[in-house]
Amino acid sequence: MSLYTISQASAEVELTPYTLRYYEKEGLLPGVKKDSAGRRNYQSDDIQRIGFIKCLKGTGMSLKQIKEYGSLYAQGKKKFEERNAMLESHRAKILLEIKTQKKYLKMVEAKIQMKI
Amino acid sequence: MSLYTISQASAEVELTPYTLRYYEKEGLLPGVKKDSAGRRNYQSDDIQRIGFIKCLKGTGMSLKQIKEYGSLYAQGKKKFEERNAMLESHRAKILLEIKTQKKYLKMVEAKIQMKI
DNA sequence: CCTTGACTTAGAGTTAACTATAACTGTTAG
DNA sequence: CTAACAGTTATAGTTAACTCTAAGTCAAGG
Repeated sequence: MSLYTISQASAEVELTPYTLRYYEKEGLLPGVKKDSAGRRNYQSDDIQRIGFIKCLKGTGMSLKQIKEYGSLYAQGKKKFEERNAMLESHRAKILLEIKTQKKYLKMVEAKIQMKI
Repeated sequence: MSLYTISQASAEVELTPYTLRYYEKEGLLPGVKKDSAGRRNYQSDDIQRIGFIKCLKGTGMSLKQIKEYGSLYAQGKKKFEERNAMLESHRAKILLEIKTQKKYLKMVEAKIQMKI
């Protein structure tokens, strides 16, 4: 399918319609097409974008920063450096986060082993 | 050192004094001793507890659940099973989260490699 | 003695990210 | 033709987790 109503898109990306509209209002998802009656028609491209938004958000990037990234992206290769720098630094953050999670995992496991 | 003022404890655990008082008010950190003037005196035991709170919180447990865990802990071996079940299920959640983070890491790296 | 500074409490304010409501509109099935 | 339905907007409300303010207390140094 290449066109999705808001409820279909919602099911596809596992975000509520409220959240999808909210993201759009906040400028995270510009350029979503609408039909003659003003209803959103998400295209597979939009679904991809939402997928990446979920990835960034799921790794702790704020909506504000995601919006910033999207705006750099929209400005094409002119902003390529800046945009990639953002991703690189986010990559480092994720690596650190995984490390921290592993440390915390060990702490929890130690507590489990402790017994009483 | 075995006794800490709130500002020393704050420095030690990297949480603001506001947050430390807030955690206590919310029941996450019961039994913090006070001196004759009513000022908190954190003991190394308290510092340990805060460390574990940070671990649970850092792995996505809500303060409400952390409080629940603490209350089970306070009830001793009577609640050992329940408490350990909680940690076990949290452990599973952390493992899943690490997996997700790794997936997202790959997505970000792919985007970086993409160039333009 | 008095000022300074670190603490106390109760309660108000903030922020991010939703989540819901109300009033309305266009589409579709009977 | 009309009722139900799925969408729309603008705006209000919610929640978690802080974060700050105001008013006050206590102890220690000059």
